[in-house]
Amino acid sequence: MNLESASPTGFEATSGLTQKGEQTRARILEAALFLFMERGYDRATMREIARQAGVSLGNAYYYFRSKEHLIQGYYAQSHQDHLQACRDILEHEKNLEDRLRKVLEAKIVTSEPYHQFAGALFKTAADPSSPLSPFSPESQPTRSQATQLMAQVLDGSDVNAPDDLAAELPKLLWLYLMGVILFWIHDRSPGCARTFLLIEHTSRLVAKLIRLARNPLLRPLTHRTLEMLRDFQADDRRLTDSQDSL
Amino acid sequence: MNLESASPTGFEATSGLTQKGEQTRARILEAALFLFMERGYDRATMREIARQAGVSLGNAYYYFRSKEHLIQGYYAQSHQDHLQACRDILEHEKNLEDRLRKVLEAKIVTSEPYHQFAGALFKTAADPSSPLSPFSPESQPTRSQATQLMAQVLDGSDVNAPDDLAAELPKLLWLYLMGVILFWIHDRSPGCARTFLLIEHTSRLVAKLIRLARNPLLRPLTHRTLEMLRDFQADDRRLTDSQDSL
DNA sequence: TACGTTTATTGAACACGTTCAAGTCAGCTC
DNA sequence: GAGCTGACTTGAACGTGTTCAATAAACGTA
Repeated sequence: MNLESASPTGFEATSGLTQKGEQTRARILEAALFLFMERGYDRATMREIARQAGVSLGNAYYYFRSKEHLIQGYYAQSHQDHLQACRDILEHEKNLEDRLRKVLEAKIVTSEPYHQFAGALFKTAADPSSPLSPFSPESQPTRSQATQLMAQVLDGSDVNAPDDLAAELPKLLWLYLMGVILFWIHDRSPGCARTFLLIEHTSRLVAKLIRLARNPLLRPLTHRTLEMLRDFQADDRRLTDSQDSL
Repeated sequence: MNLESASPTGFEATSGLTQKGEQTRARILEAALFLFMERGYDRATMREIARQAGVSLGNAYYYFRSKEHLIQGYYAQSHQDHLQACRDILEHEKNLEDRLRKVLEAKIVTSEPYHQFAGALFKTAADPSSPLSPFSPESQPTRSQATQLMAQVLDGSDVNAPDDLAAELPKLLWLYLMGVILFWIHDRSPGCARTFLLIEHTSRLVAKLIRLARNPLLRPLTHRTLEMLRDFQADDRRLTDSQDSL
């Protein structure tokens, strides 16, 4: 029918729905959040979500391709929250260390409500064939938004990285962010204190490395690393342009 | 019975089984491998595995806690294969870059048969609460074996890292290995060529960084990083020593 | 051998995610 | 209004992983 095309991730689309349809969809999503929060992802069943939303079981599948796609709805929301929060940060902060740290901290803060079922989400997202994987084609829009954010972190800062490095850094910083999130998912410390500790330490480290990149001693290393990255991306395009689309 | 000491991960143990029990267990494992290979992890059902093994459905669950634990059986095997393969490498190779690269390559080579369902395994392993997670207490034996391996890679090499760094490096290299495996899981290129490319590039990079660690310019950076790591581990012990055992 | 205990085995039953053919409803054209 | 079309809704049915109470087999002990 409608579906696909448009909409950041391709399946949480609201386009092509009746007004009534949108309402139903929202009710289901709301019920899902409520139950996920109340008893965790695994113990919230589709039947219960449907019942709570006042619709039939099959109807939930009319709006969401699977149970996992229900999570994606919230994930997209938290992503928007993060982008919003970063606008203020990037406007007022100039120091690279602080920009980086605060952007990462904001990510954790805005993701906090989902921490308890982040494990369940990740369980699916980790599967390379899942559309929820951060590396999947379906996540490409979200991914490029995130790398653009990292580009802004660099651009408005007091550091001027060498051109060749600057071209690749946003992607690298996004990867760094993914690593932090991986840590956060496993973090069971109260208030995720350890994740914040990690951010405090590593953001400084990363910023320092970027500043050092111009240093002659490190230049060959940087150069070689960048060459490798470009290699990989060329290879990537070659592979994805061929028939093997998924 | 036999089996190397106490079974790496603690739940695929053969200990406490009758001779007949071991045979049954082996038959189930064999049938599972066959069907996983033939039609992939998802399409191989427990009923079919049981039938192929000539046992009842319930019986399979007597020997394996879940379908995923069936995979773990093979993974443990590949771990032993890797350790074996590394013995030769570490005996004949002295150059750090080569030692590191070859050990990593051996890991990929020995894991190759499991690549197609590595995604499925990882789906569970990614969940922090799963015993299959590489960070879980249950995996501790395997983990420490792997870090010991990394210590050997360093010890027998032509590089002498500063003491404070040398103390932490094995763990860091293990983490690096985990990263490579994460990449491998997502690698869909023929023969996992991209993973080998990654290893070739990054192993050189990592080795170069270790060599550079003595340099005065990087010394403060190294120092600060190590301090951070020690902080984290102290914090870790503090948290795990308390009541929160899982 | 007889008995009790542990180990091994069974298959029915359960709960869940997912599918689907069949229905209902809303808006449109004639 | 009658009829058509397509969005929406339903719940039974399917296939799956997993559990469990019951049974059988093996083993030790008197």
